[in-house]
Amino acid sequence: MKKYLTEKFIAAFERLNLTPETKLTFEKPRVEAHGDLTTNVAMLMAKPLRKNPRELAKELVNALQLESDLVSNVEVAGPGFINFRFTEKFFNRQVEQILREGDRFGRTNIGNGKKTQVEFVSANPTGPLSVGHGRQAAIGDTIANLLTWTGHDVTREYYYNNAGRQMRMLAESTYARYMQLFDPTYPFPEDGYQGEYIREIADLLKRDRGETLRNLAKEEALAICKQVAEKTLFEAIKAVLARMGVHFDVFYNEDSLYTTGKIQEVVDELRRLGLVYDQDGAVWLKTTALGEEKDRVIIKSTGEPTYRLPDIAYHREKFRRGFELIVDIFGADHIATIPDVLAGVRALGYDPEKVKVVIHQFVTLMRNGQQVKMSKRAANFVTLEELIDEVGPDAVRFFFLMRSVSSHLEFDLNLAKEQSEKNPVYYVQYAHARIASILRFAESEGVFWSSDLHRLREIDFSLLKEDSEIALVKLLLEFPELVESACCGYEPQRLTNYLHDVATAFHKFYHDHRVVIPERDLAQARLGLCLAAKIVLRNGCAILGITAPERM
RNA sequence: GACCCCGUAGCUCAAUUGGAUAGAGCAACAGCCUUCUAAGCUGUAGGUUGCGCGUUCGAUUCGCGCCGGGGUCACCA
Repeated sequence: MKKYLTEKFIAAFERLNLTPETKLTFEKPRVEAHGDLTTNVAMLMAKPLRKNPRELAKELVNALQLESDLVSNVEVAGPGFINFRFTEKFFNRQVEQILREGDRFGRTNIGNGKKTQVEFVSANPTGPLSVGHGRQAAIGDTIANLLTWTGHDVTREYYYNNAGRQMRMLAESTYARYMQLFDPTYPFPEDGYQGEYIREIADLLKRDRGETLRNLAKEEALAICKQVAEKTLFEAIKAVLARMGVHFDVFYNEDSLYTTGKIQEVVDELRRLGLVYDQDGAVWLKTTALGEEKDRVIIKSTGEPTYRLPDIAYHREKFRRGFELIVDIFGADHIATIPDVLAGVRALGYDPEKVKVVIHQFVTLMRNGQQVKMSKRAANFVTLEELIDEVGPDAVRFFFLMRSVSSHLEFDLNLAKEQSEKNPVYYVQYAHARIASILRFAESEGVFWSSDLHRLREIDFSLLKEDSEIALVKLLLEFPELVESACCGYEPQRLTNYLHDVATAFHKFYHDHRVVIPERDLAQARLGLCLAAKIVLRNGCAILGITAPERM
């Protein structure tokens, strides 16, 4: 549609001897009465040419030479918009294209095979995933899907740290709980992990190893505690993610950056660049020389690095591994760490523009209109697993994706569980199931063939003329472009909104017109439209990572 | 104090990335099932887009300044 008009405009510019420096864009007007597509190019060109925008628009329209069987109306409107309305034929002949492309409809190749990494979740194995991690998992996985659909070569990566203070505390906590099984007065570390899951791991240790840990030296026992706790927690994390349909290609261990000398390399190189100095027993990065407010410590006086150093080394490895686009999904609490890492990357000679950081805001759970209070310290927070148990994986993913990532998300547990049209997940899925039901019925009546693409050309889609038919067709045709823009802006909520619109358009069509009717030709055209809608809903759900049920 | 996100219908949020008359869903009210799934559809009502300047043909969108909510500013991650 846009391509067609673009070609016509370029020809028109030549005829008028114009060489426009402004961009030629078309968009769908908000108001239906303004046509199917509109362009503001006359308004943009008018100023440098010192012409009246409406006059210029009229000249352009006269030079366009459009086919009248494809474009039914062209008009100059408002301050100089040029509005186009296409014929039913123009739209209808593209329905067949949707059916032919099927599972591939909506895929584009703007990514051109670009090697892309999406890093998300990246929680250390010190406890169960929270609902916040769940939002991140849904966002990251869906962005990865969107990138795949737009032709990027995507790697999903989970970065974790199984060394350091947090893991030491995990081991201490587990050890203490284990010892308490034999001696209830055994002291628990002051800022240990309070959660019930630590006791469960301790129980596991006792079951598998009996009292053997008590007889070991503490350091030795701690090593076992750490190993068992880490393994148990990681398995739990992966299992929960799997329930959400999230699978990673790479689990990248921070510790490997030390063992392979990558950390030392970064320090040496930054030092050679004169960006590192020693003070108060610590090693500092001269972030002020890189445009930051203050210098930052990268190695503490204890000899332990701060998170910045491995993060910089890790991002350097991302570049070295050949990624041309690096997408980091972080929670809002990590926002302050980003400038340091990007500054480090730039100092090491890599282009920080290739790193796209998606920051998402927090989640609050609402139950019966009340906020569910959560405290990680008291360990009375709702875990992601509990949330999935309560509302199901589809609702979890859809709800996490409904809002723009930069907005706080209010998760209404009552609504998510409700099996009615109020619940947007069911609303969208129901449209899909309803279509499936119609197709089954049609097949049982012998009206349709569900899997014979060769017979497509027998369908006369020009029979689709009713308002709600055409409205649905137009909306379906927007799908590929919508996938692109949702991808480019890293805005999954555009897709959930769009699918809701598609469902609405379908339900309205269903309500207005019966599909399986005696007029065989029209019945087949409508069934073709149903199938096209089903394809868009199914493909959209696939990107969102939710199921598209055949019956409900 | 500095920086980041948010502020849109009573509530939760959209808004084609600067477009024409700001839209959905809840909640409220009034209707629609001998029919392919009523988990659906239709209608009514609801607004000075937090406030004020500015940029321009045009601002919910961009810039500046206020006000309000959340977050971050470690030799924690």
